[in-house]
Amino acid sequence: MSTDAAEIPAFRYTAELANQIEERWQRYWEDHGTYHAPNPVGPLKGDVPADKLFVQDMFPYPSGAGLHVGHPLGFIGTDVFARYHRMNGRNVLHTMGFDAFGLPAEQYAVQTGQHPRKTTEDNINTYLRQIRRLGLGHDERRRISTIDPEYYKWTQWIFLQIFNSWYDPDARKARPIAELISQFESGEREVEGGRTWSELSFADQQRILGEFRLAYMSEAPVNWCPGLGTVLANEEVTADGRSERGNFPVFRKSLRQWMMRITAYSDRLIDDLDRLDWPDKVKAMQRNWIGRSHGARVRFAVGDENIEVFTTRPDTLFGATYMVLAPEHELVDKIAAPDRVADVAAYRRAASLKSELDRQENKEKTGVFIGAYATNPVNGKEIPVYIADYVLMGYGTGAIMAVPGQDQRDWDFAKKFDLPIIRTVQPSEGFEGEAYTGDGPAVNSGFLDGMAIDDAKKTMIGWLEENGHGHGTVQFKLRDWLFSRQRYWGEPFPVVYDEAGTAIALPESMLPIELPEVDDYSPRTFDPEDADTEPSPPLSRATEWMTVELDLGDGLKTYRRDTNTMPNWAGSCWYQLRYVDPVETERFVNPENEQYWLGPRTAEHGPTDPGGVDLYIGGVEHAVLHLLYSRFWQKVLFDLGHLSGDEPYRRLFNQGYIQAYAYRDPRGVHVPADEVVEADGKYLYNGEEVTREYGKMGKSLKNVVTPDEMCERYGADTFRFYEMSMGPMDVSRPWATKDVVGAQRFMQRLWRNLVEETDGSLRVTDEEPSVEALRLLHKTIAGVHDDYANLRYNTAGAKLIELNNYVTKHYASGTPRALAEAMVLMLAPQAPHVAEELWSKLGHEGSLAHGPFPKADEQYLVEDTVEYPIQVNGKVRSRVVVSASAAQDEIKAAALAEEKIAELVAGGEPRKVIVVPGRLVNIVL
RNA sequence: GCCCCCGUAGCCCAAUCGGUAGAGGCAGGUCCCUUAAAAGGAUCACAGUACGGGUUCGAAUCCCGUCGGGGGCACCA
Repeated sequence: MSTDAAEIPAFRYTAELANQIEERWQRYWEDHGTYHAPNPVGPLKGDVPADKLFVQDMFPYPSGAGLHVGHPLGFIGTDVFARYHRMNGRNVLHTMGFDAFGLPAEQYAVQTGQHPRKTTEDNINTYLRQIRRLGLGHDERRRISTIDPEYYKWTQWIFLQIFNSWYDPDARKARPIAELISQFESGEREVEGGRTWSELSFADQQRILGEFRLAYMSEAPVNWCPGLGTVLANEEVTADGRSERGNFPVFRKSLRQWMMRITAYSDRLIDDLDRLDWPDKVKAMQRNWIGRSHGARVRFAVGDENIEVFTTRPDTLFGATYMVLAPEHELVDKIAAPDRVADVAAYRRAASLKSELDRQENKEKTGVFIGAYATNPVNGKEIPVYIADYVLMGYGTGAIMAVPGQDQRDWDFAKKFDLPIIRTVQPSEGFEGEAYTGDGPAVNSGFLDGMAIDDAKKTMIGWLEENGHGHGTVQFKLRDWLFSRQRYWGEPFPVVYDEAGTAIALPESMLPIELPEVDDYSPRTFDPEDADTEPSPPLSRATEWMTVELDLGDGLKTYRRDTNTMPNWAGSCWYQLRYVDPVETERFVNPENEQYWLGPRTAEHGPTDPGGVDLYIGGVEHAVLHLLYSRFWQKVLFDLGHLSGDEPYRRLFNQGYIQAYAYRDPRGVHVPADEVVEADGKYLYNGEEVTREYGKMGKSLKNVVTPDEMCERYGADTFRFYEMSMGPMDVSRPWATKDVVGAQRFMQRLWRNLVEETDGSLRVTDEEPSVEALRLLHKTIAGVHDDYANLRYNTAGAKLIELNNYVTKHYASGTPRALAEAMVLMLAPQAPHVAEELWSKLGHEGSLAHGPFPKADEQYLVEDTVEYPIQVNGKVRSRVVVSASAAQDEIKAAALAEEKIAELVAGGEPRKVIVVPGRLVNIVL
């Protein structure tokens, strides 16, 4: 094989040349602030067009492994979109920051003793180097990092806003806590126990306010994960009761922790989904997670006590033949019969030892009768009361009325314990199942008999309310958000505790509360299976930091700091707001800038537009974590008057994943994927057959391909073009390095059509393109416009290849300037460096980043003649060319007159002739 | 178990309203260029849309069923 470099023309678009061009233009963009987007006011003030666009990526966590080719898919996708709109004259905000608090840096710190800040900042620098090489058009002035004290100062500030507010259910919004205090002071709102507000001790006042605050401390059963040494939010625990991170067992443990009252927003979080341009899938997941059900609360008397239940089927009340309480239900001790106490205690103990996993896996019904009877309010019947672990304390009231006739779980339990079953809905004809959950007329139900379920529900709720046995209500699955973590690498809470243990918010002037230096970053972790352990956060060992003398208005006193930190969702809850005003020091965001970039625009988006980022791209894995928390914070800040819109993300788009093949040898060990060869449908590594599997890219799978490798071998533009050409943005697809050459060939052909490879001179002529060429050009422009605007980059790329192939074929001696310039401009969003280079070679000063993007000329989009396929009974039999302006009758006549068709029709009269203008003619015989 | 999405050439993917199944790329065949190879150019072939029914003048597209793949939820009353 010859390696004689002289054989490669000096100006061929090789990876080497591409890299030179890319390096040069990246420097040019930086030097010229090409992607700086001006703000209306403040430090980044500039001339702002009214037409703006805010495009955002889900910002990355800078892991030590760096990027693989899968990561930039979304980053390039947003960049193409941003570039397309920037070239069309819009003021485009596109940047990228880092979600940099989190577990891996802390774990790495524990292993190596290196400060997590150092690890994280090193990783950020690696990421920055990698994304710079991709030529992403970011406004680098707007980069933020959640670990920067100037950033988390405002995270803490927002925490204080939430802490200092309460939810007014009448106004359906958050209000400052001061307004609640004045209600208590004035007597407008009654203080518990009938006392006056001023009589109460400070601690009592705070305890009462804590029941209203949107951020509050609570002693409650939380998800304790000994293996991680921290507690977790419900959203971070998998369905089988394990930690999403690390896959350790999670136990319920009662601890005093910070909570966020996200449940106050349940209705709005569901209802406002209707106003968002989001994938239905994500909306469905959020609805499901919030879990709103309509039903009734019903009280059943047990002696002097009442058991209150929640049911979605009040219509089945006549069929309630027993009741079940959750084992932990507080009424159990009060109403259990003395001779049942021992059995009850034994069952409760057994239930508490069951892990979540046991409960999931073993759905065999268990329970124990507690020796009490309740009165069914609708018919006065005495029904037995059980405890059973299929009833959960955490949902509804922790108690149910059991209706075995219409609920399979109750049916199973009733069969096992030999309890009566009464059907109250007539099953449909031929029904052979057990519990019947379908619709049908009510039976055995007194005044409800004959009614359909919906009517029966309404009637029963009316009856309950009239007779004081209950009321209609709405129930949610969503729980309040557990907001404390026993970790070092997170935002400290901006509060201190006095001697009585009352939490006191620190004044804004003391922010940020910075993380102290500690010797040991690790939380104490435990045997993952040991539920009887207590969290011990790293900050509790920073004894000097923990105790602090402050004057908070009533003299110098000693306070204790909070040794927990915020979960790493905190920083990502509001970063879109900081992108808008990254260096503003007086406020977290200037309202004028917020209004401009994120405010509702009803003229453009319709009367219910909530505002928010114009396009937010990221993976679907954050559907109920980040995206729910972020919406919640936005709504609180909106209610408090800090923001103009009540949703953070107007449009959401989930990109697919780039996946990869991995190979294992017969021992099951992964072998390097790039050294595996395919032969006769088998996969061989060093001559040995290996098995192929499809999935993620990862170091341990030995199948990682990095963007750096691709930039070196092909250049960033080729890599970008290839990634965008692999398929639609939202589809997952396998990575195939061997296919990248296709993108490279296209780039080389386009380059060669414009540049003489031997001497670098321009191969562009002033020749006027043919009408045929102009038709194709303008068709391409129109199509590419449409494709870019709708994130169909793969088809945009295909259209450019098609146009370039046409040029190659018809203008071998030189490309007409009109074609060359349009091609370069249309290529620019996907391959910006080479487009800039060609644009300047074509004699243009400066950058094409701000346009012009070509416009399609209507006159070339209309054809003079149309070729109609002629179908006979739905099968194409012939074609005919007709003037584009021909009327339907003329088209029909032309079709029937066509030789082959006339033969087929053979003088007979067709039953029907369908003419679809511009499409085809179908003749039905 | 329940809900949602997806099945188009060997592979990745196109196909506005139901209207000629093919835009583009990879891999493959033939030819040109070349001492040869690479690169390049020209050109060709390949599926009838997972399967079975239905609606329609006409179905990849709409409806029903089956199979296969992916995802979400899961004792939530």
